[in-house]
Amino acid sequence: MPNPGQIGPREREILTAIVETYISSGEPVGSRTLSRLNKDGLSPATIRNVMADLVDAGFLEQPHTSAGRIPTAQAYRYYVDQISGKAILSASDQNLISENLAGTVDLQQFLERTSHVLSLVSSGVGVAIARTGPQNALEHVYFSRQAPNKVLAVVVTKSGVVHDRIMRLENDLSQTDLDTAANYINANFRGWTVDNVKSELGRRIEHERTEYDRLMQSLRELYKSGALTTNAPRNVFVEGVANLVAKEEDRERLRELLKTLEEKERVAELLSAYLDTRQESVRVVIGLEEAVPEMRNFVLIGAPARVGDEMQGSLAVIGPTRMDYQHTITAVSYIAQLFDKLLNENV
Amino acid sequence: MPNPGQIGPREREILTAIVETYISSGEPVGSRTLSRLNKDGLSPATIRNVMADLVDAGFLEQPHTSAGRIPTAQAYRYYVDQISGKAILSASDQNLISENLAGTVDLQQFLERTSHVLSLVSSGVGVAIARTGPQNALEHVYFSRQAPNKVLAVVVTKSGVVHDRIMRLENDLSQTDLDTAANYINANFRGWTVDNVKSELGRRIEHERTEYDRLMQSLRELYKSGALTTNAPRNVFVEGVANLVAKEEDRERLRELLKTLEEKERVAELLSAYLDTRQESVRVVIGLEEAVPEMRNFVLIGAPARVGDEMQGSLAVIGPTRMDYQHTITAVSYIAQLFDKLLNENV
DNA sequence: CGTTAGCACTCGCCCCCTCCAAGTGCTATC
DNA sequence: GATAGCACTTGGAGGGGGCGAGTGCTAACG
Repeated sequence: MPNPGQIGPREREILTAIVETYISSGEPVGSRTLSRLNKDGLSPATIRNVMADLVDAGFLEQPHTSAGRIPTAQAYRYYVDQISGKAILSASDQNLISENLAGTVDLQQFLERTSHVLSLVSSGVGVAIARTGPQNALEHVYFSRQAPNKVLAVVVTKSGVVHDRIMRLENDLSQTDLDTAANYINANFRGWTVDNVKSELGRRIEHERTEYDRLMQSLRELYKSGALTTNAPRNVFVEGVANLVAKEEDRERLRELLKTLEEKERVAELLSAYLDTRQESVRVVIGLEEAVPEMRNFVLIGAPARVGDEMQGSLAVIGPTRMDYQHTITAVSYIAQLFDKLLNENV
Repeated sequence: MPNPGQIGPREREILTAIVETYISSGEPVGSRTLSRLNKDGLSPATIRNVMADLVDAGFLEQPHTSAGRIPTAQAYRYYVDQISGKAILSASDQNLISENLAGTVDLQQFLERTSHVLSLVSSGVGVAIARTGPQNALEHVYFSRQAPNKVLAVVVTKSGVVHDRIMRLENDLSQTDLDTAANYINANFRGWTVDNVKSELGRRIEHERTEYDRLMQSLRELYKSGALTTNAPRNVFVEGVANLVAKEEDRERLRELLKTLEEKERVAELLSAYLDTRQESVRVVIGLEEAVPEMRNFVLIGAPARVGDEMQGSLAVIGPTRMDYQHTITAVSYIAQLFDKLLNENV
């Protein structure tokens, strides 16, 4: 076994055939099967020799002595690198996608439909995320007095996302006071990131010691109640978990997996751990079990969506290692472009 | 077999014991097991006689001749009617619930956490729904010009729910025009239901033929673009599907079930089909397979939340027939009260 | 007359065994 | 280097046999 990474053209061809056969059949691939399938008419014996080499090189493994071979993570990695960038979107996928995304009116709806479509075109779950944190630029705030001591705060960001929040104040404020405060914030801070607005506002409140200034008092009251604390983003959409039932044999692991996928924050972390803006477009992560043990035998195919240089969203398919990579990669790539476009339109 | 619905106290006791044993063990209950368990010390033979009667009356059935008996839907129905209203919430549940719901700031968050808690206290999935349709009373609208021909509309209803929507106009409007329009709507229609506002606005636009009236023109523009079309409610929360993996043996049916639960509209329909405001509080629906075939062996335990006489929300547990009814019913009932309170506070 | 003990009978399940198909590694041959 | 042949390995399918749990029926008992 010389250089384990280097393999010749014949080895490559056979490896590719093994991976593809295993993906479609799900059963260990034997030399006879492969010989029958391969048009070059190599005999089983020859193939066996090659297979033995590939086992040595770490691309294949045997469940047990007398069974066929199955691809290792390394083989999938190699396979994906081979095929990447080769496919074009099929017409039926194209239709499916445009049908599902037609008439999308807001970001959340886009995310929901996107995750749904992703689960449809792949055999895994679709994930779509938008970052709507306090790094977004402020467009407008608005306060409405609902009842004594109770105020509804609406924060609109440049990207068109709306955060609403009902707050309880320690001291009541009139609607006029609220309007004055909102006007002040809008006039002074439009275009700042929400985070910056918060800290600067905190600083000003601290500095201005004029206790009897009505405006400052209102602002202090609102600040204390967390008027600008944009609420936890509900912008993680996960769809298609039903697909996993057929893909994960082990009952207990299936349960764990579903549980994990229900924890939206964990899913969001997973994506942001593996996707970043420097990558060209779609990234295929094989060996997910390092981050999430119950995701053994699953891969992530994802792409970021950016505004300028910042990642403002991401989408992905989490599916079985045995999946149609070409198909899925192409679809993810295409939808990622749509996502990019949508986000950049809204700025 | 005289009156199949009527059974004596001994039969009742034995039936209850069978149901409870089956719920906890999951295996057909035999006469010997029951005799050992029953403190009254009835012999297996006696119990067998009673069991035979219960089979005739439709409460029990045998998987096969030499197996024990399992309860029918009728038996569960009877059992639930027997125990209803008997339990009080355990301290640990009480803690679990208040911990999870503490610090809830808005309706969506409440729904999300509620569905989560419901899935935790039961062995099924938790569902929480709020109706945020156009029947809600208008509190305030606000329009913000984002770009030429592009306007963000925010509609706040009395119940504290915010609808946001990005619209494209045919003809551009200035922010001043938008403010004037918003002021007009707020001044004239606060407190109306969104539906009524829409139709009345349509009427006024139609009537006022003063083409050169700037305000009317703005309103017409906004109306055409659907400014008051509150977007599809994203207020159906379903959590805890991982619980089902252990409860549904049949692989294919599990897949169907998960798929159904992902279709939020279907879940919403299911709840509204079985829950209505006239019922006292919690309702237990046995025999769900009539509405949803893949829900064979599942029950729904749900309750409506109302504002005045109208149902504005609902919550439920969808779990296996073999569940701790008393426990779950109590929890659902308790959380439903909290939900009711929350909704009525916000009016 | 309701309750109980005894008994023969029925089944599903588990375990074990065998057989078989698929595949392998090795060696000799082309 | 490629191929054919061959002995060997191994998991899985298929086929009883034994076992335990449970039943229905009948006869006896308080």
